[in-house]
Amino acid sequence: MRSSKPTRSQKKRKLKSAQLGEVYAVLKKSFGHQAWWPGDTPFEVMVGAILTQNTAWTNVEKAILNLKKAKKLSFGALRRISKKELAQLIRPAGFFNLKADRLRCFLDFLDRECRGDLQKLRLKAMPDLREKLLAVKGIGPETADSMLLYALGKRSFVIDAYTRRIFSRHGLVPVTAHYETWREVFTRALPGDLDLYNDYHAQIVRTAKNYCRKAPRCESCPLCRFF
DNA sequence: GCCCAGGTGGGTA
DNA sequence: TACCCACATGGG
Repeated sequence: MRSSKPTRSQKKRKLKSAQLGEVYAVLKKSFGHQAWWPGDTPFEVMVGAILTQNTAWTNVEKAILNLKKAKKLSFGALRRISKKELAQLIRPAGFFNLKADRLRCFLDFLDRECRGDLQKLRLKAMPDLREKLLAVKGIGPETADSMLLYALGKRSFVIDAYTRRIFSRHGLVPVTAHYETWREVFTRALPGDLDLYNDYHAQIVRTAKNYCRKAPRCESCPLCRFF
């Protein structure tokens, strides 16, 4: 059967925030524990978080590979190259001029906060650290939360386009609601630990890529039971 | 050729 | 505050 939008009857039931734990259990059972963000080091994760803004991950991989081949995927190396050279290396990730500027603002931030030592950055307390990241030009809430969760080990739930798509279709929160509204819904409902936040977002990505696509495949989706 | 992809900041009403 | 738009490449 061709992929289709949720049917009228499927739209009837609205997911409640109290069910978010149950949703996670279903996804984990379907996909297994993901424990995830593609990246070998915290620095690579943070760079990837900027490069993936509104961009397919496959394109980000090409940019990361370019940086690795050129031996520029470190704080010190990136500090030393020009904006032009950086932009060319990350070209496959799209918006390369914009992202080169954003990466350089991020490097300035690292220099100011911890001299590029992510172990030191990790020691800084929340929510102060989140506020500092959000003050960096080019780092919005999703990028900040991805960095906090996947690179710095902070319990900060990530809301992305996938999260909004899946859970707005299930009637949890309107898709147009503000980022912080979405984040509060998940944070209040999930008093879980770091690993839960990490894996939950990974499960969301898996679900959206496989089932809750632009044209949804509800028939085979593990979450169809919640409609 | 067209659509889409793990956002963000600046401009305008 | 709430939209609208620019920013760009690569895969399906």
